[in-house]
Amino acid sequence: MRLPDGSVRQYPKGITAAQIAADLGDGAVEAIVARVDGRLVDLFYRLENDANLELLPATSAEGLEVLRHSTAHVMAQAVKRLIPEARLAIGPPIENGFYYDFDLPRALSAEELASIEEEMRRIIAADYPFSREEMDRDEAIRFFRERGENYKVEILKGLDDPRPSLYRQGEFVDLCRGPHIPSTGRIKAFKLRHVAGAYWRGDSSRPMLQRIYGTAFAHQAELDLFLERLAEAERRDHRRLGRELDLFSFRDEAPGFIFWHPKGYQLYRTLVDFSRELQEPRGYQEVSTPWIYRVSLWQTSGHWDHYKDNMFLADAGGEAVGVKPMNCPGHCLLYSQSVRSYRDLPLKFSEYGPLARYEPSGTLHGALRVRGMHQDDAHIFLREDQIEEQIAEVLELVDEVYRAFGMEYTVKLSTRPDDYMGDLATWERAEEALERALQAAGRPYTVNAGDGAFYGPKLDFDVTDALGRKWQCATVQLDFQMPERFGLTYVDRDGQHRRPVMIHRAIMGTLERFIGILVEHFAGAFPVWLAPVQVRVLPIGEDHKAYAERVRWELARARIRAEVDGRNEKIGYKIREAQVQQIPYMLVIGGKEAAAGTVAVRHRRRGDLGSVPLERFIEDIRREIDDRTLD
RNA sequence: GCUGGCGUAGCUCAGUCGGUAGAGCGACGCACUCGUAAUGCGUAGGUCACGGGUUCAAGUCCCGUCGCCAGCUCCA
Repeated sequence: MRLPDGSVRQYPKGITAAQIAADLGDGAVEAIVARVDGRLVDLFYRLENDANLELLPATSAEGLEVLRHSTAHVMAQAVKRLIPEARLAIGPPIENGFYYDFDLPRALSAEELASIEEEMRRIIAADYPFSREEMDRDEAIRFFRERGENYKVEILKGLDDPRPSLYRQGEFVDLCRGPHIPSTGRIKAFKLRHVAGAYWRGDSSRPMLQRIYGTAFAHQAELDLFLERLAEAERRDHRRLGRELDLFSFRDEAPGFIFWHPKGYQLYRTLVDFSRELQEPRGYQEVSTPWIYRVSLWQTSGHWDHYKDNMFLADAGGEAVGVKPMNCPGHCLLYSQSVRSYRDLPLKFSEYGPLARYEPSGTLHGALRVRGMHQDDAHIFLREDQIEEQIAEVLELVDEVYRAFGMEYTVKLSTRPDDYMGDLATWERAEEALERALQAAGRPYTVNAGDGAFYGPKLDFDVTDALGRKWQCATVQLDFQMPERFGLTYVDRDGQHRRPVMIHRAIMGTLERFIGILVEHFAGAFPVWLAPVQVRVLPIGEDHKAYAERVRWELARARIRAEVDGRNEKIGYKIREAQVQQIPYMLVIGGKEAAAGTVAVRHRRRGDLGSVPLERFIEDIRREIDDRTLD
């Protein structure tokens, strides 16, 4: 046997991986699964030939997946004990845990999870070994049909494998490819999380099953850490912080739309200003186009065929109209308003106006999934030979934006799908141009072959927030189709009319969603440049209000967002409120400050920083804002 | 859209077996004039999501609608 450290050991033929693990001792006894020549197998697997052998503990990525898969089986066993009529569907490991789908005679309540967990603990204490057996497919079908497991029968019928495997632990048996842990006692830390509906095979026309989600870890400490992270995510929930920080609200009267309160809208405007500040030097021209069009426009653009179900439609005096879900058709009309020369390209139209998408009711989620939205949207009309340079510029823009928020991101290149439109040579040139731009920018990226839109290849950007969660925000899509549909042309150097290419791009993406992400990313403690209120001036007593008001005036004149808390409250109370609202700077104003023309600075995290002259404070915070310092 | 759960004051939540609504925080008012995370006292605030039904009587039971939540499906 060749081990991962390169050493080679001799063992008799037919020895099991578990026996080798015992022989090796030390860390190897922790192993719960083995990898033989790259294939994962059970520890009781018999080694008949020379092989590369790896013994994997529950802390390894593969081991953890196996542990969770086995925990799913144990959960299914517990459910079968408590509800014998339960029919099993599937139970795979997933990111952060596992689930198992059941067809049950009644709805499961959240409280029942506790009794299922209790039964699981009994199964774990009994330490049943997992065993594997193989059957002919027909025999397996008979076996499961007798048990009334019709979902398993359906799975088997769709299986190519002539001898599928079954795994048993105790009285429980399940169709499964495996591998599994040696015995149920190896499960040290697990938790059932929630019940939800899920369609059999993800098909909304098939029966709805009940899915129980759970998770398992190698050790209790890791499970605790995971649960703590979930609790932290809940504390940061933008719906809760949005209300507590008075940023925005939702009303039943307009599901999927946001009411921006003054502070939330300040944040929104800061983002749009930031976007303009970056885009104007790069030649973007901001425009505003209609938000309602006759359906004929949507027929021209192709949205009618592909997107009608997601549009807000209305009858306007007997004529069908639709609210725009995207800006591209409007920008195409705008483009076609004039004769364009090759010298005009690239032509960049940006727009921050309203968009409406009729998202299904069940998919709405706070600010993260809305029906009424705004994007930092732009369309670049360009010649094919400009693709590389323009993509490079957009990549730079994306980088500058996300750096400002301290967010890491990864890039995915999605290439030509099977149902592509247009000619192959153009696609290939465009994909190469995208790759060259990515390589020139030194951006690592992954390729999602065949995942592009039917009208062109695209780049998707996944940003990672402070909790390690990934969000897709920016998107850059090349489009050969829309210019075609709108008959767009430019007059080339030789006087010929040629077809421009179009780039759809958004950097922050949907601003509503992006603000939701930012709220959670910063846990409401926005960096100074973003904070809706950057400074709160806190006069200690009635006598200091006049000076406090003057301080606010000087701050406002320096374009610093400040407010005075002139309420008749103790200073400790005012500080507490400002802290809770995550206001970056508090200026405590008393007799000393008023007399000396200074301010006593308190930072929300660094605490009391002592007194400085007002001009000095303004200078310092101004620099912090202009540099977009992250604290 | 589908399955399940939920909907009581601005927020968090009590409300028993069906007998006509409660707390804390917040808000507001008054007093206190205060130096770095909660001063005291008082007051107001509810069509119990909406519509219908059962009942002598409905926040409570039943049906429908809307919205929210967790998933699923969808996501140009």
